[in-house]
Amino acid sequence: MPRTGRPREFDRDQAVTAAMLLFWERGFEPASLAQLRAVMGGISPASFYAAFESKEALFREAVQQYISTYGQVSESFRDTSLTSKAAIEQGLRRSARMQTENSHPLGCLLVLSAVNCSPEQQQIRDLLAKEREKVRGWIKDCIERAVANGELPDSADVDMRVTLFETFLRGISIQAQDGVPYEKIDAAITRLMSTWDLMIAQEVQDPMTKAPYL
Amino acid sequence: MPRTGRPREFDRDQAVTAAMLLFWERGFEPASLAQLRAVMGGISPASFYAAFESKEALFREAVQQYISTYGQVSESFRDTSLTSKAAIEQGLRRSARMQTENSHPLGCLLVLSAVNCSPEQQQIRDLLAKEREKVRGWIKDCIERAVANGELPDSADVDMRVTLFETFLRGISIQAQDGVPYEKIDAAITRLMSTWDLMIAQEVQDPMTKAPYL
DNA sequence: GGACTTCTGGAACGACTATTATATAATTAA
DNA sequence: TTAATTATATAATAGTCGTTCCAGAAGTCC
Repeated sequence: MPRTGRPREFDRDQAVTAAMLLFWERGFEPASLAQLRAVMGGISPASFYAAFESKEALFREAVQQYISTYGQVSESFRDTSLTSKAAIEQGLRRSARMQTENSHPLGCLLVLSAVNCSPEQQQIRDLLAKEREKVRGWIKDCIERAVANGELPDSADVDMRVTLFETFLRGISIQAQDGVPYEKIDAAITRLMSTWDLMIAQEVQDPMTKAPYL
Repeated sequence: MPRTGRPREFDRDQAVTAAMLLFWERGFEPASLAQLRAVMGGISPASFYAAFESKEALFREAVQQYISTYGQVSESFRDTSLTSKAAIEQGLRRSARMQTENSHPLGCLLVLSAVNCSPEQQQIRDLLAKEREKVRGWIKDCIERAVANGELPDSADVDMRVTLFETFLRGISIQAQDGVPYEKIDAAITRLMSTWDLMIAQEVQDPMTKAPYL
């Protein structure tokens, strides 16, 4: 907060929120500076660069804004007051519901906003990949906790389970963007969670049952 | 094929293939015409527009090229010589293997190449959404066939099963792009397929077991 | 040998991209 | 009141975007 000088004429936080929604809807590169400035209150280029270092810096702020609001649904994955199974289930359901709400862009900003990116903006991709990796870590911690406290047997294949739930979670973003309603995804989650208690013997797969690739 | 006039100096099919790979790697918009022309054999703008109507028309050709080659893995979903379960399983495994191969860009072109798209190119998005919808239709047909021939009971929730497998399938694209290796996804598929034979009673979920959203 | 057709390289198009320069307005501190 | 500081509007920067124009080259047809 500057103590001296001409005061800013627009609400900085509000501007970041507006920018976050545009980044969410269009992605990093297709959200042009002119469009961003427009939704941020029609501010001038000079005002923009006085308040934000660059488009990339604004994006980083927007990502943090997303994480601290809509992205909070992922916190369920590390809610240790729940059983591991309940934490995973709640994380999936809350993610699905948030991503299919029509009060904001569909899908997850962390998954969708830099899929199509020039190699020059690899840093943007890395930034989001890092955040997705965090979520994967929480899911992994959650399942490891289940093994540690006996909720799952020692023989449980942790990595396989993490990949199973994470892959489905990522798929929700694509499905949400394609207009699949919450109810459908919710029902699929119920089915997916039924794998949790399957006999451990089934985790040791029979190679003969696997279909070959081409 | 023109019978008269100066002959084309580059291989059109080869050019489409090169363009397809660039679209696959970068997406529709980030793949610039200059870069496309470069990988297409260093052809000039005039040569490009003489052979192709526009960037969009080239993309449509590239999509068809993808479908008729790499995209053939999805044909497993409508292979009626297999049981429905085997068809779904093989479709998932082949998709996962193809999308994680390092001899070409990662993930599925139909899922990833127009995620970040300006509203002006909605037609591009629609084109790909239509192709994804086709795959969903094949999965649905496959499961309906299972019900029709007694492989699954009449009470099986077809829509739920379709969404379950489709959401996982979409997630594979994101996971592949994030560098998750085939083996991990393959193991998760084995687990996912184990839901196939679950007791039908479990499909009628108890609302009390569902976690609320926030 | 024209006439006709198609493809070629190269220059140019207007519209956009993110960013910066310049000058002025509005505030606080001394 | 003056200096220092920060935000503002406006204009301009260099670069890229997809696309088009133009003159010439390289073929086929008569």
